[in-house]
Amino acid sequence: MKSRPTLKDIAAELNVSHPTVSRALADHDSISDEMKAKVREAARRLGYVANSSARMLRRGHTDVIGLLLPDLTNEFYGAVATRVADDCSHQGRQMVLSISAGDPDRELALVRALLESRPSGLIVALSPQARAETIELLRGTSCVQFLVVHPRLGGPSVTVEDSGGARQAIEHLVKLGHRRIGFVGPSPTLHIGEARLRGVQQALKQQALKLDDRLVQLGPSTAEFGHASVSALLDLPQPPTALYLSTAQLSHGGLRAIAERRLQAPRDLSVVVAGNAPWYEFWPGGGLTSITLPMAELADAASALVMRKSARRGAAAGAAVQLAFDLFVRGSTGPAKKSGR
Amino acid sequence: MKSRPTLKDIAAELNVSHPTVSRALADHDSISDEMKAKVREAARRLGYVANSSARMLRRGHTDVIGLLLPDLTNEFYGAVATRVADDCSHQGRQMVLSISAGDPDRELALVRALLESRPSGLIVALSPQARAETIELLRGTSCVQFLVVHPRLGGPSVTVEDSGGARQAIEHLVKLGHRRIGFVGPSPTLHIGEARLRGVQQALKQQALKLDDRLVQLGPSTAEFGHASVSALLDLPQPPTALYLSTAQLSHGGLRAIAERRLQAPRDLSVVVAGNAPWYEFWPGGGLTSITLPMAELADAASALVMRKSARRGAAAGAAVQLAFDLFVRGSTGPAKKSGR
DNA sequence: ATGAAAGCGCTAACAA
DNA sequence: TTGTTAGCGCTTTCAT
Repeated sequence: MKSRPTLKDIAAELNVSHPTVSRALADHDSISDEMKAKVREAARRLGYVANSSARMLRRGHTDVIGLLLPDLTNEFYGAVATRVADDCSHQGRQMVLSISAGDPDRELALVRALLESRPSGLIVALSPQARAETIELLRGTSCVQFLVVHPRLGGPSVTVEDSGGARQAIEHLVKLGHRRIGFVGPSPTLHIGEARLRGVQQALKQQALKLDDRLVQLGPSTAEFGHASVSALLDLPQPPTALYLSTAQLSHGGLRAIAERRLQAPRDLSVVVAGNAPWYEFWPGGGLTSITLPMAELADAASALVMRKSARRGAAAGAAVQLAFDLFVRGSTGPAKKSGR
Repeated sequence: MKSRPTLKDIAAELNVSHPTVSRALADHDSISDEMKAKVREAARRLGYVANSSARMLRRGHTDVIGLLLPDLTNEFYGAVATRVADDCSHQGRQMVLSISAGDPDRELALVRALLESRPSGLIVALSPQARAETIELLRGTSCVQFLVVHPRLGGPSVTVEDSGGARQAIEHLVKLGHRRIGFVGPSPTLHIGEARLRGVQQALKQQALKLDDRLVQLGPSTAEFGHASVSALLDLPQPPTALYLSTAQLSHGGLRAIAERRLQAPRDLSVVVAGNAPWYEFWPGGGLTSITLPMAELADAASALVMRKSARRGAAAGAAVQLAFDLFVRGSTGPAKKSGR
């Protein structure tokens, strides 16, 4: 099995020099139409495909966009990757995707590997515990930080206003008359957890309510913890009349706990979940009310920044795009019953 | 902003030749430990990152695995991409991911772009209407066909036994006593549609039942068509007592139609859906019974083939792995009521 | 144990 | 309009 033909092979075939072939394929003005036609025909006939490594080496830069995400099974990151892939495709660029699985060491290895391909731009959703060396490597590259911003790494970023989602959820529930509202969120040692807890507190304070510690469950953002904490809340002597589950994983676990008890929203309790999968819309009972990241907008913002950044160096170097959460009111939230449940 | 240092920069720093630096970093036997230590220190200090293009050009091959999928928002492909990314990560390889969105022209452009990076292996889920030129380009590469096999392209493949899933679904429902079973599937002009319809027919024949044309809806595999066709089936004078929705998209649309009518499975009708998202497990009523692709196994099989193939050329060139669908029995299917519904 | 030199495939500057 | 030459950064002989 012989490897792909090179420019020289085409050149030999046509008895011309290889730079002529290169220019013909690049559609240079200085090449006659007749020659261009001959070259293109020969290229197709021989199955010529350019070698991007050689091109990169000569040009000094690539058309590669690197994307580093913690996960892909999650509908949010899937949508982001799809969107970035679309944008790359339209711009004729390549997307190199790496999945860190939230492991800082793997993340470091992947960043290193990504940089070996000398990408023209990078979109990275770093883990909160990113290694110092990772940050060091990223410094001086065209890198857009996505969702989480590392304090020691500058440059453009695309984030969400973290406390805003929680505020919207609580305000929605209070407006429906709920007073005993359960909150399940990620550990407040994480930035995201701290912000969401703060959002809940702010919203309650504004409504002249105070946070009941017994209705708050904080822990790892896993389906298991969501299941355990919602179970605990529902088994209280005075269970909450409404729940806000503040991450997608926690929401999934929580929904399972609710289903196990054969409870139905909003008949038995109101539920606000996080995320926005297609099935949220047709969950029995009129869909799930949800607080969600504006996925498409976030992905487009990151794409736009990385492509602009990689085009004109230094332009908009400090751009920090911050978007707000969306609240989709659906069937799983309803007016509070007078007597609790 | 200056670009990354090269081997020569490190060499100059240490007053040695650049091949010495190259060998030191590659941990060659012929380099003294003392020199290796000095080189590694300087490399870290200067922030050296190898240039994979230059390496590729010299070596003649890369460690890139190309992956071409139609979609990522779908939980199935998300899981596949995650799995392949894991495998690449473990083998120290790079994954280049392209999303064709089912568009044959975009697919052709993406395959060409992928080949420009001279991947050591390719995993491609081609669209059924793949362009002849796409196939031509792929010929002679280390390419594993995934899920759909193009007749004019040889080489290894990983597929599922398409009619088997339908057969399992129908057998399960018949065993529960159902006789009027609705079937919603992709158009039989597609291979996948033809196979599933055939699976349904075989299973019914085996049970000495025959297919009632009025209970069959065939069309595009979209949520919209799923919604429309399940609506039509439920509005029949004699609606089916059970449904088999044979793709994930059709399932989602169908579930919406069921929810709109405030029907509940399995009380009002039994439902077998396709796919296997996490939420299938805690869908109210005990989860959704589903027919699903063995995602992890499929992805691992493809990874294994592509890595083996790209390691030893020609080995297992014709390997054709075929796996079976899984049936997960959950709460959405139950015994048929005597009088229909 | 290290250095010198060549060359992978391509493009851009300069010649003709 | 086309050909000649050089060099991107790296690895791999071959020489020392």
